[in-house]
Amino acid sequence: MKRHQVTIIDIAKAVNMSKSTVSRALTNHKSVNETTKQKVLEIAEKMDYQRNMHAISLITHKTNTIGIIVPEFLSSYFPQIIMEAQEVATKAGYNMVICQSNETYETEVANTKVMLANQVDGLLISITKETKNFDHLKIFQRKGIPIVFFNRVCDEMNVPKVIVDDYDGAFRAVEHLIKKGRKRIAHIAGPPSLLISNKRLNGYKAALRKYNIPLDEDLIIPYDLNLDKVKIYVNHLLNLQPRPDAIFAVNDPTAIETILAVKKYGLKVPKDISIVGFSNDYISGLLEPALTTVSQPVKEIGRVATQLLIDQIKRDVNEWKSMIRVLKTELIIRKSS
Amino acid sequence: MKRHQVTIIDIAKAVNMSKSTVSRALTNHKSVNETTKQKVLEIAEKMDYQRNMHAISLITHKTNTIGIIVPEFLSSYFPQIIMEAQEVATKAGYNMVICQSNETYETEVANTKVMLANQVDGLLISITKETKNFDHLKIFQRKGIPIVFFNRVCDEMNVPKVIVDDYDGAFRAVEHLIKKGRKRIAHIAGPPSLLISNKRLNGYKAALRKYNIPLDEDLIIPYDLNLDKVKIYVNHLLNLQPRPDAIFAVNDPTAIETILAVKKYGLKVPKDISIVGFSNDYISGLLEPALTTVSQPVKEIGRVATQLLIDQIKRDVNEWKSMIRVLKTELIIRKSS
DNA sequence: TTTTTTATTGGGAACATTCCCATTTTGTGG
DNA sequence: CCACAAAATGGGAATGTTCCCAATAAAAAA
Repeated sequence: MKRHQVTIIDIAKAVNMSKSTVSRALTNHKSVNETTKQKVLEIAEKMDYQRNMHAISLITHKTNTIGIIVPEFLSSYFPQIIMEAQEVATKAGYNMVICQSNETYETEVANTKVMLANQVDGLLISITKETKNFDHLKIFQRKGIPIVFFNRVCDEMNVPKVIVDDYDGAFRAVEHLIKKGRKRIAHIAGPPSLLISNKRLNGYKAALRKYNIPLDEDLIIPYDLNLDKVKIYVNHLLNLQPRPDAIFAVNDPTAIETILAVKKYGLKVPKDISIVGFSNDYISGLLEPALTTVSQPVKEIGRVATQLLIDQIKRDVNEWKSMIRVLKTELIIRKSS
Repeated sequence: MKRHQVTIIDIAKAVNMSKSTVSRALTNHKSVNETTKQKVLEIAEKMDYQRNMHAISLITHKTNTIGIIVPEFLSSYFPQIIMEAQEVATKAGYNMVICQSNETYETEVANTKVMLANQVDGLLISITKETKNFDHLKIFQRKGIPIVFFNRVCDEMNVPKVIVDDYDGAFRAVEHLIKKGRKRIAHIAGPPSLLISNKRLNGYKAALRKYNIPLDEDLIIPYDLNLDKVKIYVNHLLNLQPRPDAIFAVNDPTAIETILAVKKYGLKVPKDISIVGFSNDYISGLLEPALTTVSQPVKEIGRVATQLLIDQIKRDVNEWKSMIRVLKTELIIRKSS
């Protein structure tokens, strides 16, 4: 079976011109006659011509592709960011390769290999909870491929980062609980390896301090974001004497599991215990009781991160900028508090 | 700035051999000495060598990449399928390019262009609710690039398809409602352009027929899956005399919106009205009341579809098989019915 | 008309790799 | 020790495009 792809040479023959001219017409180069350009375009269309990106990339060293690596797909958080990123990228003429690291370091490393092999022009990444070594990402810098971090960033790399004010968000969430009269507020925290965990934890502590509520380390439970374990921690918290009257969870999936565990334990939300989450996942407003949470501007995160990346791609390596964009969060008060 | 990528020629110089030998070592071709192979591999590693997929693809006409196009990311349905597909693909040595058509025909066409430009070896697709013309997909067949449909399939194309037994699932869902004593069962249906809508509708009708419940066309409302409209339809249904005592929704997001609308209307689920969905989204079990729904084997769909696609890729064009794999659904009975 | 300038077009190298064919090296049996 | 096979290596075309430089055609200036 003949698998000969339609090439610019075929078109050249058809319009009786050189491949150079055809190439120019197709890329609408300035120094090509308008009529010949039209003719070429028309024939190309008719012949069902598809430009071969591999040949182009081989020469230009550009792929017009940007990669994005996220830890997971299940909560609505990353998909929403991806959707927005894709929109911005497409408008700017970039394709997008999406990978999912499954929250494991090894998969993330494998993903970066895929990105390198695909010669992406730039990389958007939110790291896994396990990632402590960043050599696999530093390779990109060495190769002149820009990186932009979002949400879960790497402290030791000097590249653009887009985050939300986790400290402030957590502070206001906890402050809200305090103002509702809660006195013993527990915190189910994220793994210490993630900056967002620490910042949210610090926001929690700061709010307690401001309102002169003594910090009780027993009420802080850091965990590895494995949702199966939430129930155990919640039961543990509920068995404490005196019992906590509120739980601030590091993110919405955790908060949702918390609500379920509290219900199963036989207590009422929010009467016996208030619960607050973080991120405002799609699901959170639909729950019963609807979850009070700190909303992140997901669309803006996706948009800003992608825009920053494209800026970097267009810049020369020695003009790369490093900056941290901190976006505002918003406290969404619902029934659970 | 020097941007010279490390090539096999650089390696060849370093180990004092020809590029042919290096190429063979790198692809572990049989006729290369074991010691030279080790040496080449070692040096390649040391020089931070990355094979240039574009050059390879240019020659081999293979990219080891498969594309997947889905209508949306927001419900957990497609992400879960993608996760599984990615796992199978990765194990078989394929990368994956993910695109999202946003439920619009135009975006879907644009997506297929991206896939063609990227020269994917094969395509997995679930079409949008708008797609009625399939020329953009037939191009793939003409070019010898295999396609596999899943979930939302195209009737007029003769390629492998992976679906669930929508008819049977709907039948059993409605049968369940009838056995619970419901007599006036409404159906919020999907757009007639989608086969799944029709099959679920037919399952609904068949169940009514079997139990001698007269079909009332007023109780069937097809809609375009735009969730914002659900509330209007639900209110309309609830105002009917006599009021329906159950609603079977075409999918889970619709069912969830339905529950919210019913609550807002002031009725109790399931006391006043039972509600059943379709697909068993991640969120559905967490709702209050938890949603009764028809569970789809999402992992199996992803796995089977990807496997079928890889089989096709490995086959010669004239040996392409066309088949329909129909997977079983499972009725998950929860509180909402 | 001739020269100069400008607008178009053509030719061929370059990109990084594979793959076929040719050549060299090594091994084996007579 | 030679002939021959087998194993290992090298050389160069081919892949589909861009881009530089040269060549041609057309237009403007002399």
